[in-house]
Amino acid sequence: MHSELARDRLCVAVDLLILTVKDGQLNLLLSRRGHSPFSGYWALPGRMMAIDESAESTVNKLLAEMLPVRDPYMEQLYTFTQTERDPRGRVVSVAYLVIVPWGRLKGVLETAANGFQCFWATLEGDGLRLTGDQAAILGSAELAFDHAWMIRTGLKRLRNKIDYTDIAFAFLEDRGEFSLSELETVFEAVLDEKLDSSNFRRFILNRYEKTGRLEQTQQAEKRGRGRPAALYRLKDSTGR
Amino acid sequence: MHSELARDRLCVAVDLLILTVKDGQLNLLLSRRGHSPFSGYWALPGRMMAIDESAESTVNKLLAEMLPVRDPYMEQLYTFTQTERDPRGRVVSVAYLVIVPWGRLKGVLETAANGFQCFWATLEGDGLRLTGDQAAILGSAELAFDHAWMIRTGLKRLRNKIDYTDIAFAFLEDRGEFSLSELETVFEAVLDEKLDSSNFRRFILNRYEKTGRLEQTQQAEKRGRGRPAALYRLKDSTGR
DNA sequence: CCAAAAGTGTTGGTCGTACACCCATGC
DNA sequence: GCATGGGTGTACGACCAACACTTTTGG
Repeated sequence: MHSELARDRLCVAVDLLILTVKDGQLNLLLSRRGHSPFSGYWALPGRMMAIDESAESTVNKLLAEMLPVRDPYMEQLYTFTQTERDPRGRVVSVAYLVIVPWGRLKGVLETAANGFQCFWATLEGDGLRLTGDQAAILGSAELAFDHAWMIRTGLKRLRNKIDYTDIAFAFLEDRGEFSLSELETVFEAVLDEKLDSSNFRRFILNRYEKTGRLEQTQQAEKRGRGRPAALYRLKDSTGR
Repeated sequence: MHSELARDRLCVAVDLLILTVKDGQLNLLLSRRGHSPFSGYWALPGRMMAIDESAESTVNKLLAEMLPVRDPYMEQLYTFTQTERDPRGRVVSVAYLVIVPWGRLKGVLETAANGFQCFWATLEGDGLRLTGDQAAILGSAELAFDHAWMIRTGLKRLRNKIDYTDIAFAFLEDRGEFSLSELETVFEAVLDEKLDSSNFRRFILNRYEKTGRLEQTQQAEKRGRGRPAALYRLKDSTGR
């Protein structure tokens, strides 16, 4: 992409934490770097910001090149400004959190879209697990730049915000129907702990149904085994 | 300061929301701009980031020029990247929240330290009130750049964080003793609402005393009229 | 000068809500 | 086996009341 950076100039980049929940686990999109610096390391997808762009438009441009999703949830995470964070020169990076529903991505996951060699890594404790022919467990040492720090920062933010914002709904099919169990799965994947279904149900219904933002669409659609779940839909879901 | 900006270059600046609690009210430090653009408007103190500085060191440099405080609490707030935010050229601004204890600043408030014409503005609802010979009430229209937006963003963040972090203690004299009423005053100033003293006391004592982070130093020091208050001290106060 | 009033700090109670943990029932 | 609902106990905030200790006021 950008082969050389002028050393006397300051650049601004955006880096993306693209997250989804897949098979009950939180996944993060990583790309393998094919050139210096950090060749062979894993990195968050990123891109330099052009002088006539805002960070948001840069993020949108990058997303459009990578993923077949329209308008995913995104929020600015943090800006990283350590002087030595990029050996090529002075690069300030604005990190963004992006959440995409897994349902929209099936099949597209391991394709190297437009030259990006991207793979989903499963978050496991402090590390990241890659499966398939790239199978490996990645620690901070395998990640380029300060991206391990970005990931930690993003996870903290996500785990913190999930229980006082609508951010969890961004993992579900937009505008689609969902059961409370599916929503619970998202919470459990993000928080990395099992929740009490009974309390979870009360929590959600108290929080949303009384304000009219959550409406039940149909009774009992059967998916898989067990008692069919009631389906709900959220109105005005923006993730807040 | 910086007379001209090259139009083909991207610059990064830091802007500061310096907050304190004074006489039971939340106050913000503003400077009056004496040159174009936005001459005569009010603005947050700010400074361009040099190529060999991190944002944090830029903030520290600016603070050192303005205020006689050592190591105040600070946290990165948000990065503003709209392309048209500065008519001089392309400037991305990283805003920081800075909290200083009023006790350390008495007398220094209205001095134009090192050429900065700075004044404390009291936050009142959506606006800012200046007193003294600069007396005025400032709305968004009197603020330069996108600083009104920055202030709204900072207030939201502060009000949100005050009840799940230690940020309130940053308004008190560091390492000093304080009464629970003084702490309650900080909460009330930040949240802009009266709290129930009984519940507030229980909230604080439960939260801190049981973990051993809050210790009572002396019984009953008399300050003003009314029953003398017990004094406390927080160990490891960092604001988290 | 002394007693009452007013102001501030401190402690306690009740009530309703919300969650943790556990158990029961429906499909 | 999974979805749903109900109970009990605990923690906390809203709201209220009382008491402790001080300064101020007024006779």
